[in-house]
Amino acid sequence: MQQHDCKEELHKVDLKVTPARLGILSVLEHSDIPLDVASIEIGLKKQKIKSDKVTVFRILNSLTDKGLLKPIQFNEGKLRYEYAGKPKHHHFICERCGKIIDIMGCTIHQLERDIEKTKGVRVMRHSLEFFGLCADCQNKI
Amino acid sequence: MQQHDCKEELHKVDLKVTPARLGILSVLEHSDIPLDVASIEIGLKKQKIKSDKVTVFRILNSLTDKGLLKPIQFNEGKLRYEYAGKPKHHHFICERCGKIIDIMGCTIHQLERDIEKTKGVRVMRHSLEFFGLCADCQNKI
DNA sequence: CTTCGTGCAAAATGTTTGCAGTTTC
DNA sequence: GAAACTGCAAACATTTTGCACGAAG
Repeated sequence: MQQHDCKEELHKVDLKVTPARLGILSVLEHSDIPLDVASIEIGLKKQKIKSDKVTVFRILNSLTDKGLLKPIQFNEGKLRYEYAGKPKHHHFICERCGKIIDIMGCTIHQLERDIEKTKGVRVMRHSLEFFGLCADCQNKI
Repeated sequence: MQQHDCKEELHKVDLKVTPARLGILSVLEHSDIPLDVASIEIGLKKQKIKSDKVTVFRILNSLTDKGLLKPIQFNEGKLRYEYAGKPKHHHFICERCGKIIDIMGCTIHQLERDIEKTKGVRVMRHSLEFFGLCADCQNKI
C-alpha cells in the first residue's frame, strides 16, 4: 500500500527503487514532524533496513532535488526534512522541550495571537525568510 | 561616538569591554545584512583587531545570550547574526546570487505579492517558524 | 588581585567527496 | 551489462570545549 506509492514516486522522478530510499520515504511520510538525519536512521533501523549515514544524506539530497522532500531548519545547526506532499504549513517550535506543532493558517501578527489561543502556546518570536529570485537574477536564468 | 555606544551596551549587560567585543558590535551595527562568522572576521581585520575564530564564536554567543544580537539562518548550514537594535523585519534571499534584502512589512500571502511588486523580486518560497513555549512548558518555568 | 576573556589545540557535529564494489533495470 | 546506488574512509565546515595565560575592573 504505502510501499507501492513510494515506488511510484521514485519512478516518476527517475530514481531507482532501493530499500534505503523506500525506507526513508516511508519514515518521512509517516512522521508528523520534520525529521533530522539521526531520527531518520532510527526509523530505518525499526524497519530493519540497514543503511550508512552517508547514504542517508545522499538520498535526502536527491529526494530534495527531485522535489519529493522539503528541507527545513529550526535553528539547531542541522537540517530536518519533511515529506513534500503535505499541505502547506509552518511550524511552532517550543524553545524549552523542542516540541513541534504544525501551524496551518498564515497571517503573522494576527496569526501569532491566533496561534497562542488555539494551541495554548506562548509565541515569543518567529523567523520568516523569503526565497526566490531578485530583480537582477530574473533576467539571467 | 559609535565606540561609546558599544561600551555602554556592554556595561548594561555585565560584559567586560574588550577590543574584540567592541569590534564585533561595530561590524554588525554597520552592516545592513546579517553576517556570518567569516564575514565578521574580515570586518575585524579591517579594523586591525586581531581575534581568534573561537573568540568570535564565544563573543557571538554571549552577545546573543544577552540579547544584543539576533541569530538567523538562511538554509546555509551556518548562522548569521544581526544587531538586535534594528527595527523588526524579515529578509528576502535571492536563491541565485545570495543577495539579501530587508523586508519591513508583514502579512504573508498578501505580503509575498507586495514584496514582488516593491522589490521587483520573484518570491518562490518562504520559510516561517514560530518559537516560544508550548502549553506544557509554560507551567514549568 | 580576582574575575572574566582570550588563544591554542583538540574535539564534536553535521555534511560532502572519492572510489571500489554492489545493486537495479 | 551499463548506469546508478551504496559503504567505507577520509575530508570539510561550523561550532564547542578544556586549559593555561592575559587583560579588565
